[in-house]
Amino acid sequence: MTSISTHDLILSSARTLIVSGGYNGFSYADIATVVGIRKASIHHHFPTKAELVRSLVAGYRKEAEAGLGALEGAVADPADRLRAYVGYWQRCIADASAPFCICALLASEMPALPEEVGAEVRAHFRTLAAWLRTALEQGAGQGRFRLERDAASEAEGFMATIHGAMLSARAYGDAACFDTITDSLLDRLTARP
Amino acid sequence: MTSISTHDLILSSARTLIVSGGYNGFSYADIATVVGIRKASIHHHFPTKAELVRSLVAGYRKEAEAGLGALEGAVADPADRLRAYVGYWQRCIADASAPFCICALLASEMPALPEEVGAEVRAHFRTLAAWLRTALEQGAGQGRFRLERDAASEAEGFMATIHGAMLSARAYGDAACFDTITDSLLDRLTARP
DNA sequence: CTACGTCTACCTTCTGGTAGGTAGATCGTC
DNA sequence: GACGATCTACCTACCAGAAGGTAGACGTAG
Repeated sequence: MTSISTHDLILSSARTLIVSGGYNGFSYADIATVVGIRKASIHHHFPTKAELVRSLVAGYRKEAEAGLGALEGAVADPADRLRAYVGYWQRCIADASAPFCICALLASEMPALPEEVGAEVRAHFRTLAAWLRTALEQGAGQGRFRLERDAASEAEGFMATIHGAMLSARAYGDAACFDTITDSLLDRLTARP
Repeated sequence: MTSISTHDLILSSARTLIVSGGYNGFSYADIATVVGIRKASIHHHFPTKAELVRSLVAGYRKEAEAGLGALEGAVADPADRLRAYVGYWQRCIADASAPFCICALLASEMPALPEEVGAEVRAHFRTLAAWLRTALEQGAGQGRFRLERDAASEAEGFMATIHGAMLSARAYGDAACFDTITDSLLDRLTARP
């Protein structure tokens, strides 16, 4: 049994911490406590906080791209694909394992973020929007969706609603709120014209 | 000419600061610099940071309720009313005067917020959702809107999309992104069945 | 005289970050 | 196989500055 490297333990605990309070909501001391090493040892793995978070978001993006890519390969029907994507977040929020997209969270703090981190966040938004656009285009081509605008705009609207639903679930402290909003988002798309 | 009270100067500078970086993104020192007084003097007006922010959000809520109420009285057509609401934010974002709803921003940091502040944020979400619901119900009653779900769910979806659009505009650094998303949100509602 | 608003001066704790050192694994070289 | 040299991952100890907050003095307006 191979134990997880300290490097990865730092990243994963930072991820958990950042999900709950954003960039300025956690410190090296917090991570040190969780991982069980000293503050200074974190600097051995990540020289600065900005670099730690940049690296964390880069890893998150890679995971997301892999996940979205896998979904594209595994689920042929665009409607089911979008349902699978939304379902993923419904589960994350319901079991509170990771109840917020770190990029959505960091986006709200954009003006206060180190530039390197901001760039990663921006890139994630572009990736996700492009993936959604592809699904919408395919669905429209198959006569499966009725789009009222170009696919790119619809994709931005879809993404915004998902992120806003995360915000509402958090504000109300009610996971079901996310489901209500996203279910009707999906229904609207797949309803016959 | 009556000069603005220090009390209000503190609140308004705190509002500007919080819009850009959230609860942990500003300090008493930051406010002191902007207002031109010493840190300690702020404590004379607001004993703790939590109380300052709670009071700030409470004031924001009051303003919002007044503004929404006035809109309800002044604009009879529910579609125009929603358009006016969205237009307000389009202008705020375009001129960068206050490019984010502080309650939406604080909602993302909910788990890290003092309880008193969290309660105010939650209350704002409820107020706004209720106002939107009324507009949607009126529009549906007049046959002006086609709703695919109950008005309450549609209102939550509407609010989520607005908040998500703010997030996207920030992530991309592109105010026009907010307009694209919200315009199609309004169009969809008012389009004939 | 009093109440208020502001000040200086200070406190404690936390912040991200640095300096320098140590135990153990891995290395090339004889 | 034995040798030192280097590398890795961690440590203790420290730093300067910022955080939120307190105590008490001072001046001014009513």
